[in-house]
Amino acid sequence: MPELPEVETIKRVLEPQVKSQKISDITANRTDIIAYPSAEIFCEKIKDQTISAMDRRGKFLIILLESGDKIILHLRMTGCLLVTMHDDPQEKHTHIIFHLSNGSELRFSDTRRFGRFWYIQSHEEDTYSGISRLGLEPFDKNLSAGYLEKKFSRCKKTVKGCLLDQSVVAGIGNIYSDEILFRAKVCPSRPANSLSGCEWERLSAAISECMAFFIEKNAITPEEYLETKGQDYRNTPFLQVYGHDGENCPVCGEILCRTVIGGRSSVYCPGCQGNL
DNA sequence: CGGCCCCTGACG
DNA sequence: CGTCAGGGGCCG
Repeated sequence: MPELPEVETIKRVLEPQVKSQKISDITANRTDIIAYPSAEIFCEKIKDQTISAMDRRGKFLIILLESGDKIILHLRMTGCLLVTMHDDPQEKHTHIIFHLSNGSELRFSDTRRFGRFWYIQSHEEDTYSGISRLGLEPFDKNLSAGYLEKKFSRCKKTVKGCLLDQSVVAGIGNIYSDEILFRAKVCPSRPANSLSGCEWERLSAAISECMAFFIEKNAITPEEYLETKGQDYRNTPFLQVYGHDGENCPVCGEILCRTVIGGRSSVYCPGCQGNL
């Protein structure tokens, strides 16, 4: 379920816990989670490597190794990463365990098993994970109304569909696309080619403002993160529209509507966001 | 674009 | 039982 703000939280919490740790061994309970290369090579190559840093790109997490090699993962809907002590009880659906040199464990659990791992060597080009096809980060200074307009102004798909296109802006998912559209006062079902320059301007601003706001609201201590198994999304109470269909709009008081766009549940305010 | 696929679990 | 879930890829 995580989108960019949640993945950023995970990166911030876990990086200090794994940095400088050596991966002394790996347990792969399910090998289908490892997308590239084979599970055998994945385990063999990573064993005895030391973690130098953790990074995020869009909704991907990247574990950087001192050799320059990288472990890349995507949590998809239900993936969860925790650093635990060796004898802490294991989460159900724990698929991969990285045993670290200080006795702790970096554990990946994933109920629905949509999450994936990739291992890319320092000299190797990553054509596997999809990171190379990602667009701008929401905080990239090149993300502007002009950039969005150039990408989408002749595009017939819905503006919500545009925000979910990872190859243009990386990291926006179903919930924050609704929040961004609400903040920008644009109806999610509008065809992209019908938006005015002013509306692209509002969207461009809303993308970085929303992401910054929800990253901040999602902050959690490492202790609380572990206690709540990474499942406590603290920014949920700050959502303005998603999950609030049938309630009054916090700005104009009209009843928020739910609809389905591109197969995804979408909530918007017919008052603030028009109904075109 | 819509539809279907990958999976499990929660909820009505 | 059916529907839905904050992921993405593929296919027509």
